[in-house]
Amino acid sequence: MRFKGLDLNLLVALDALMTERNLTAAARKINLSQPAMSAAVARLRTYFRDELFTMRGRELVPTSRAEGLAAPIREALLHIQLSIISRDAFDPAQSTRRFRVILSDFMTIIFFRKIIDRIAREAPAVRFDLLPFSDEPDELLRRGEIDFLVAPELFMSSAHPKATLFEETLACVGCRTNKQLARQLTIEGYMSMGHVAAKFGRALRPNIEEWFLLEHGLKRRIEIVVQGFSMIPPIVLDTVRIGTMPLRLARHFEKLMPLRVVEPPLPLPAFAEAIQWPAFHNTDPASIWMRRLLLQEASNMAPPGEPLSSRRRC
DNA sequence: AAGGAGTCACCCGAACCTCA
DNA sequence: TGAGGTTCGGGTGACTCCTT
Repeated sequence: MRFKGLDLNLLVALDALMTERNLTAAARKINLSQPAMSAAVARLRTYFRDELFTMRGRELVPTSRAEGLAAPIREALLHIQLSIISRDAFDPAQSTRRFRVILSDFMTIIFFRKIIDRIAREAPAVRFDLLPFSDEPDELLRRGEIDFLVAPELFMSSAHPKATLFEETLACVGCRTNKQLARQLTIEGYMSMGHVAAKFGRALRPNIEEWFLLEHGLKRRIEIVVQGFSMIPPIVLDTVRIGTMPLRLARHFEKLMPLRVVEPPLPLPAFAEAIQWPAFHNTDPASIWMRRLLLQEASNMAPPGEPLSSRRRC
Protein backbone atom coordinates (compact mmCIF):
# COMPACT_ATOMS: atom_id res chain seq x y z
CA MET A 1 0.00 0.00 0.00
CA ARG A 2 1.30 3.44 -0.93
CA PHE A 3 0.46 7.05 -0.02
CA LYS A 4 1.41 9.24 -3.02
CA GLY A 5 3.89 6.52 -3.97
CA LEU A 6 5.46 6.38 -0.51
CA ASP A 7 5.26 3.42 1.87
CA LEU A 8 4.51 5.24 5.16
CA ASN A 9 6.19 2.45 7.16
CA LEU A 10 9.46 3.78 5.77
CA LEU A 11 8.92 7.01 7.72
CA VAL A 12 8.83 5.00 10.96
CA ALA A 13 12.12 3.37 9.93
CA LEU A 14 13.72 6.72 9.09
CA ASP A 15 12.56 8.20 12.39
CA ALA A 16 14.06 5.26 14.33
CA LEU A 17 17.33 5.56 12.40
CA MET A 18 17.56 9.27 13.16
CA THR A 19 17.01 8.57 16.86
CA GLU A 20 19.30 5.55 17.23
CA ARG A 21 22.00 6.34 14.62
CA ASN A 22 22.54 2.60 14.42
CA LEU A 23 20.78 0.25 12.02
CA THR A 24 20.54 -2.75 14.35
CA ALA A 25 19.29 -0.68 17.30
CA ALA A 26 16.78 1.12 15.08
CA ALA A 27 15.52 -2.23 13.77
CA ARG A 28 15.11 -3.55 17.33
CA LYS A 29 13.24 -0.39 18.31
CA ILE A 30 10.53 -0.87 15.67
CA ASN A 31 10.44 -4.70 15.85
CA LEU A 32 12.24 -5.39 12.58
CA SER A 33 15.23 -7.60 11.91
CA GLN A 34 18.49 -5.96 10.92
CA PRO A 35 18.28 -7.16 7.28
CA ALA A 36 14.71 -5.89 7.05
CA MET A 37 15.88 -2.50 8.30
CA SER A 38 18.73 -2.60 5.83
CA ALA A 39 16.19 -3.22 3.05
CA ALA A 40 14.01 -0.37 4.37
CA VAL A 41 17.03 1.95 4.14
CA ALA A 42 17.58 0.80 0.55
CA ARG A 43 13.94 1.61 -0.30
CA LEU A 44 14.23 5.00 1.44
CA ARG A 45 17.37 5.71 -0.61
CA THR A 46 15.54 4.83 -3.80
CA TYR A 47 12.47 6.92 -2.95
CA PHE A 48 14.34 10.03 -1.78
CA ARG A 49 17.18 9.60 -4.33
CA ASP A 50 19.74 10.27 -1.61
CA GLU A 51 22.19 8.18 0.41
CA LEU A 52 20.38 9.44 3.58
CA PHE A 53 22.95 7.69 5.84
CA THR A 54 26.67 7.11 5.38
CA MET A 55 29.02 5.08 7.53
CA ARG A 56 31.75 6.92 9.48
CA GLY A 57 33.58 4.18 11.32
CA ARG A 58 30.76 2.43 13.15
CA GLU A 59 28.60 5.47 13.24
CA LEU A 60 25.66 5.93 10.89
CA VAL A 61 25.79 9.59 9.88
CA PRO A 62 22.69 11.23 8.34
CA THR A 63 23.10 13.33 5.20
CA SER A 64 21.70 16.87 5.10
CA ARG A 65 18.68 15.49 3.21
CA ALA A 66 17.99 13.04 6.06
CA GLU A 67 18.48 15.83 8.61
CA GLY A 68 15.94 17.92 6.70
CA LEU A 69 13.41 15.10 6.63
CA ALA A 70 13.80 14.19 10.30
CA ALA A 71 11.81 17.06 11.86
CA PRO A 72 8.67 16.92 9.64
CA ILE A 73 8.58 13.12 9.94
CA ARG A 74 8.86 13.32 13.76
CA GLU A 75 6.07 15.89 13.87
CA ALA A 76 3.85 13.81 11.58
CA LEU A 77 4.36 10.66 13.68
CA LEU A 78 3.72 12.53 16.94
CA HIS A 79 0.56 14.00 15.43
CA ILE A 80 -0.64 10.50 14.50
CA GLN A 81 0.18 9.26 18.00
CA LEU A 82 -1.71 12.05 19.74
CA SER A 83 -4.67 12.42 17.38
CA ILE A 84 -5.31 8.80 16.30
CA ILE A 85 -3.56 6.33 18.64
CA SER A 86 -3.96 8.08 22.05
CA ARG A 87 -7.46 9.39 21.50
CA ASP A 88 -8.88 7.81 24.68
CA ALA A 89 -10.14 10.23 27.33
CA PHE A 90 -7.50 10.98 29.96
CA ASP A 91 -8.25 9.49 33.36
CA PRO A 92 -5.77 10.85 35.96
CA ALA A 93 -6.60 8.15 38.49
CA GLN A 94 -5.72 5.37 36.01
CA SER A 95 -3.07 7.05 33.88
CA THR A 96 0.53 5.79 33.85
CA ARG A 97 1.68 8.73 31.72
CA ARG A 98 5.26 9.90 32.24
CA PHE A 99 5.75 13.66 31.90
CA ARG A 100 9.19 14.90 30.93
CA VAL A 101 9.76 18.40 32.35
CA ILE A 102 12.75 20.73 32.11
CA LEU A 103 12.94 23.09 35.08
CA SER A 104 15.39 24.78 37.44
CA ASP A 105 16.23 23.64 40.95
CA PHE A 106 14.41 26.78 42.17
CA MET A 107 11.15 25.75 40.50
CA THR A 108 11.58 22.14 41.63
CA ILE A 109 11.90 23.11 45.30
CA ILE A 110 9.46 26.04 45.46
CA PHE A 111 6.76 24.98 42.99
CA PHE A 112 6.99 21.49 41.59
CA ARG A 113 7.17 19.75 44.99
CA LYS A 114 3.57 20.87 45.53
CA ILE A 115 2.61 19.49 42.12
CA ILE A 116 4.21 16.14 42.93
CA ASP A 117 2.35 15.97 46.27
CA ARG A 118 -0.96 16.75 44.60
CA ILE A 119 -0.40 14.28 41.77
CA ALA A 120 0.49 11.55 44.26
CA ARG A 121 -3.07 11.96 45.58
CA GLU A 122 -4.98 12.52 42.32
CA ALA A 123 -2.95 10.48 39.82
CA PRO A 124 -0.82 8.01 41.77
CA ALA A 125 0.54 6.16 38.72
CA VAL A 126 1.62 9.29 36.83
CA ARG A 127 5.43 9.64 36.69
CA PHE A 128 7.83 12.52 36.09
CA ASP A 129 11.28 12.89 34.59
CA LEU A 130 12.53 16.24 35.94
CA LEU A 131 15.39 17.26 33.67
CA PRO A 132 18.12 19.90 33.96
CA PHE A 133 18.25 22.90 31.62
CA SER A 134 19.27 22.04 28.10
CA ASP A 135 20.94 24.46 25.70
CA GLU A 136 18.23 23.77 23.11
CA PRO A 137 14.85 23.42 24.90
CA ASP A 138 13.08 24.70 21.76
CA GLU A 139 14.39 21.80 19.74
CA LEU A 140 13.36 19.31 22.45
CA LEU A 141 9.83 20.80 22.47
CA ARG A 142 9.65 20.67 18.69
CA ARG A 143 10.71 17.01 18.65
CA GLY A 144 8.24 16.18 21.42
CA GLU A 145 11.06 14.89 23.62
CA ILE A 146 9.83 16.96 26.57
CA ASP A 147 6.26 17.69 27.67
CA PHE A 148 6.93 20.98 29.48
CA LEU A 149 9.59 23.64 29.82
CA VAL A 150 9.29 25.61 33.07
CA ALA A 151 11.44 28.76 32.93
CA PRO A 152 11.43 32.55 33.12
CA GLU A 153 9.08 33.74 30.37
CA LEU A 154 11.63 36.14 28.92
CA PHE A 155 13.90 33.20 28.05
CA MET A 156 11.15 31.44 26.09
CA SER A 157 10.82 31.64 22.31
CA SER A 158 7.55 32.37 20.56
CA ALA A 159 7.75 29.07 18.66
CA HIS A 160 5.55 27.18 21.16
CA PRO A 161 2.47 28.03 23.24
CA LYS A 162 3.09 29.18 26.80
CA ALA A 163 1.29 30.39 29.93
CA THR A 164 2.48 32.51 32.88
CA LEU A 165 2.64 30.85 36.31
CA PHE A 166 3.64 33.52 38.83
CA GLU A 167 5.98 36.44 39.38
CA GLU A 168 9.21 36.22 41.29
CA THR A 169 11.78 38.76 42.49
CA LEU A 170 15.48 38.48 43.23
CA ALA A 171 17.24 38.87 46.56
CA CYS A 172 20.83 38.88 47.72
CA VAL A 173 21.95 36.27 50.22
CA GLY A 174 25.06 35.95 52.34
CA CYS A 175 26.18 34.46 55.63
CA ARG A 176 24.71 36.02 58.79
CA THR A 177 28.31 36.68 59.93
CA ASN A 178 28.93 38.83 56.83
CA LYS A 179 29.15 42.33 58.38
CA GLN A 180 28.57 44.10 55.05
CA LEU A 181 25.04 42.65 55.00
CA ALA A 182 24.21 43.89 58.54
CA ARG A 183 23.54 47.40 57.20
CA GLN A 184 21.78 48.32 53.99
CA LEU A 185 23.66 46.91 51.00
CA THR A 186 25.05 49.63 48.74
CA ILE A 187 26.07 49.30 45.11
CA GLU A 188 29.70 49.85 46.20
CA GLY A 189 29.39 47.05 48.76
CA TYR A 190 27.69 44.81 46.20
CA MET A 191 30.41 45.40 43.61
CA SER A 192 33.27 45.01 46.13
CA MET A 193 32.25 41.56 47.37
CA GLY A 194 32.99 38.25 45.66
CA HIS A 195 29.90 36.65 44.06
CA VAL A 196 28.59 33.14 43.72
CA ALA A 197 26.56 33.02 40.50
CA ALA A 198 24.18 30.37 39.20
CA LYS A 199 24.40 29.59 35.48
CA PHE A 200 22.45 27.06 33.50
CA GLY A 201 22.95 24.42 30.84
CA ARG A 202 26.20 23.21 29.31
CA ALA A 203 26.76 26.66 27.80
CA LEU A 204 26.41 28.19 31.33
CA ARG A 205 23.75 30.68 30.22
CA PRO A 206 23.65 33.76 32.44
CA ASN A 207 20.53 34.35 34.55
CA ILE A 208 18.38 37.45 34.89
CA GLU A 209 20.59 39.59 37.17
CA GLU A 210 23.51 38.86 34.85
CA TRP A 211 21.48 40.21 31.91
CA PHE A 212 20.54 43.29 33.91
CA LEU A 213 24.12 44.04 34.95
CA LEU A 214 25.43 43.55 31.42
CA GLU A 215 22.71 45.84 30.11
CA HIS A 216 23.84 48.57 32.54
CA GLY A 217 27.55 48.07 31.86
CA LEU A 218 28.19 46.70 35.36
CA LYS A 219 30.59 43.84 35.99
CA ARG A 220 30.70 42.17 39.39
CA ARG A 221 33.45 39.83 40.55
CA ILE A 222 32.14 36.29 40.09
CA GLU A 223 34.41 34.01 42.10
CA ILE A 224 32.35 30.83 41.91
CA VAL A 225 29.90 29.62 39.27
CA VAL A 226 27.40 26.95 40.35
CA GLN A 227 24.87 24.89 38.37
CA GLY A 228 21.69 26.01 40.09
CA PHE A 229 20.46 28.49 42.69
CA SER A 230 20.27 25.95 45.53
CA MET A 231 24.06 25.66 45.52
CA ILE A 232 24.45 29.36 46.42
CA PRO A 233 23.45 29.24 50.15
CA PRO A 234 25.87 26.48 51.22
CA ILE A 235 28.70 28.08 49.22
CA VAL A 236 28.30 31.57 50.77
CA LEU A 237 28.12 30.21 54.35
CA ASP A 238 31.08 31.24 56.56
CA THR A 239 32.45 33.48 53.78
CA VAL A 240 32.14 37.15 52.81
CA ARG A 241 30.77 36.18 49.38
CA ILE A 242 27.21 36.92 48.34
CA GLY A 243 24.85 35.50 45.77
CA THR A 244 21.68 36.64 44.01
CA MET A 245 18.76 34.24 43.82
CA PRO A 246 14.94 34.07 43.68
CA LEU A 247 13.44 35.50 46.87
CA ARG A 248 11.14 32.53 47.58
CA LEU A 249 14.10 30.15 47.39
CA ALA A 250 16.21 32.46 49.57
CA ARG A 251 13.40 32.47 52.20
CA HIS A 252 13.30 28.65 52.00
CA PHE A 253 17.04 28.33 52.71
CA GLU A 254 16.91 31.07 55.38
CA LYS A 255 14.92 28.63 57.53
CA LEU A 256 17.53 25.88 57.08
CA MET A 257 20.84 27.70 57.55
CA PRO A 258 22.25 30.96 59.04
CA LEU A 259 21.65 33.14 56.01
CA ARG A 260 20.85 36.81 55.67
CA VAL A 261 18.44 37.78 52.87
CA VAL A 262 18.68 41.41 51.80
CA GLU A 263 17.29 43.64 49.11
CA PRO A 264 19.67 44.06 46.16
CA PRO A 265 21.10 47.60 45.84
CA LEU A 266 20.10 47.61 42.16
CA PRO A 267 16.53 47.74 40.80
CA LEU A 268 16.74 44.15 39.54
CA PRO A 269 13.58 43.44 37.53
CA ALA A 270 10.92 41.04 38.73
CA PHE A 271 10.38 38.18 36.30
CA ALA A 272 7.55 35.84 35.39
CA GLU A 273 7.96 32.07 35.57
CA ALA A 274 6.01 30.33 32.80
CA ILE A 275 5.30 26.94 31.25
CA GLN A 276 5.74 26.09 27.60
CA TRP A 277 4.60 22.93 25.79
CA PRO A 278 4.78 21.56 22.23
CA ALA A 279 2.08 23.04 19.97
CA PHE A 280 0.91 19.58 18.92
CA HIS A 281 0.09 18.86 22.60
CA ASN A 282 -2.56 21.60 22.50
CA THR A 283 -5.34 19.03 22.19
CA ASP A 284 -3.66 16.24 24.15
CA PRO A 285 -6.02 15.58 27.11
CA ALA A 286 -3.15 14.64 29.44
CA SER A 287 -1.27 17.83 28.61
CA ILE A 288 -4.44 19.92 29.07
CA TRP A 289 -5.05 18.31 32.47
CA MET A 290 -1.46 18.96 33.59
CA ARG A 291 -1.54 22.57 32.35
CA ARG A 292 -4.74 23.26 34.29
CA LEU A 293 -3.22 21.74 37.43
CA LEU A 294 0.01 23.74 37.11
CA LEU A 295 -1.89 27.00 36.63
CA GLN A 296 -4.21 26.25 39.56
CA GLU A 297 -1.27 25.59 41.89
CA ALA A 298 0.53 28.69 40.60
CA SER A 299 -2.49 30.86 41.43
CA ASN A 300 -2.40 29.46 45.00
CA MET A 301 1.26 30.39 45.49
CA ALA A 302 1.85 32.36 48.69
CA PRO A 303 3.72 35.68 48.38
CA PRO A 304 7.48 35.31 48.80
CA GLY A 305 7.64 36.72 52.34
CA GLU A 306 8.59 40.17 53.62
CA PRO A 307 7.80 42.59 50.81
CA LEU A 308 10.86 44.21 49.29
CA SER A 309 10.56 47.65 47.76
CA SER A 310 8.63 48.01 44.50
CA ARG A 311 10.36 46.90 41.34
CA ARG A 312 10.14 47.17 37.63
CA ARG A 313 8.33 44.34 35.84
CA CYS A 314 10.59 42.53 33.33
C1' DA B 1 0.04 -16.04 -9.26
C1' DA B 2 3.26 -12.45 -8.75
C1' DG B 3 5.77 -9.31 -6.35
C1' DG B 4 7.22 -7.22 -2.20
C1' DA B 5 8.89 -7.64 2.32
C1' DG B 6 10.17 -10.64 5.94
C1' DT B 7 13.75 -14.06 8.18
C1' DC B 8 17.93 -16.79 8.31
C1' DA B 9 22.56 -17.54 7.30
C1' DC B 10 26.54 -15.82 5.90
C1' DC B 11 30.02 -12.34 4.22
C1' DC B 12 32.80 -8.27 4.70
C1' DG B 13 35.05 -4.30 6.67
C1' DA B 14 36.23 -1.44 10.58
C1' DA B 15 37.38 -1.02 15.28
C1' DC B 16 39.12 -2.97 19.27
C1' DC B 17 41.93 -6.08 22.08
C1' DT B 18 45.80 -9.00 23.17
C1' DC B 19 50.27 -10.48 23.03
C1' DA B 20 54.93 -11.13 21.39
C1' DT C 1 54.37 -1.32 17.69
C1' DG C 2 52.39 -4.38 14.63
C1' DA C 3 50.19 -8.78 13.61
C1' DG C 4 46.42 -11.61 14.35
C1' DG C 5 42.13 -12.73 16.59
C1' DT C 6 37.62 -11.05 18.13
C1' DT C 7 33.62 -8.25 18.08
C1' DC C 8 30.36 -5.35 16.08
C1' DG C 9 27.41 -3.82 12.61
C1' DG C 10 25.75 -3.28 7.74
C1' DG C 11 24.97 -5.74 3.27
C1' DT C 12 23.51 -9.70 0.36
C1' DG C 13 21.50 -14.09 -1.30
C1' DA C 14 18.18 -17.72 -0.72
C1' DC C 15 14.03 -18.85 0.77
C1' DT C 16 9.26 -18.09 2.82
C1' DC C 17 5.10 -15.75 3.63
C1' DC C 18 1.63 -12.42 2.85
C1' DT C 19 -0.92 -9.12 0.25
C1' DT C 20 -2.84 -7.60 -3.89
